[in-house]
Amino acid sequence: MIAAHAPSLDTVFAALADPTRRTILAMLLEDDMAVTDVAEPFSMSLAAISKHLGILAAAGLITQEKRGRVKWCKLDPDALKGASVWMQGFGQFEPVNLDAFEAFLERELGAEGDAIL
Amino acid sequence: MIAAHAPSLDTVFAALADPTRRTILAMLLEDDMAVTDVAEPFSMSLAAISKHLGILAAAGLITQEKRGRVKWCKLDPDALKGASVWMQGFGQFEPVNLDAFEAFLERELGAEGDAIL
DNA sequence: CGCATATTCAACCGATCGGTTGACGATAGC
DNA sequence: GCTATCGTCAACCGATCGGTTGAATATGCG
Repeated sequence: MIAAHAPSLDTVFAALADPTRRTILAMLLEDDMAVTDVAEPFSMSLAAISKHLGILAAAGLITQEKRGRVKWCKLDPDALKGASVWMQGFGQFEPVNLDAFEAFLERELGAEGDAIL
Repeated sequence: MIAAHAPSLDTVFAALADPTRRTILAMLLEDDMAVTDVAEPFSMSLAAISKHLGILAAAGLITQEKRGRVKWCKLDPDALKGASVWMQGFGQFEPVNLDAFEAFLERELGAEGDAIL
């Protein structure tokens, strides 16, 4: 198949549209994790999480490196740059509001295990 | 039904994940438009475009106001703020690169009528 | 009124999505 | 070598998605 080296906005936004995947990204923001550890807080099968991670990797949002029998997942925020540039063109937003993001993350991670966000 | 006053990130990102809808947003960036006019450059049915606009409106990305028999569509960039804040938390990106956005828009609008992006 | 224009609704279609389960391939450790 | 662990693959499922078509609903205009 033809490799998609530069993930399209389609793929990136579609990857971000799922709450499970956004929660995973938020988890990886704190530390790199093995697939099994990523899956632990969720009440769904390992295979499902593996698929989610595959989608995130295809979108370029994470990278996965296999060391031994453990596959480590690492956040790769560069992929968000293109999408972020696209979005910001619409609003001429004020400078980044990191406080708002912190608050958001707290809510998102605080609800781990439940399908709220 | 229960109104979704604050569109979720789910809805916003899902709305942005479709190239047709992103193109529509880019078109509305230049001017407000009637549904029929939005549909004109696309090679798909009016009903399909009407659905797309409905999805964009549900995500809060546009507002629609009916004057006479014409429904005017207007960009509402505020809805992007939440999503933008979320995304920027991951990358600590450099300040907005509007030049990059201009270039992007040119490509996107230059391909109008074809299903490229 | 009668007709054209603007837009949506409803039913349908194939494709994709998010999830499950069970079998499978690799690697680590005793 | 045997066994437990890590992770993916493949087949399947119901739900949603993006599109079509044809009929219906407004509204404007002569």
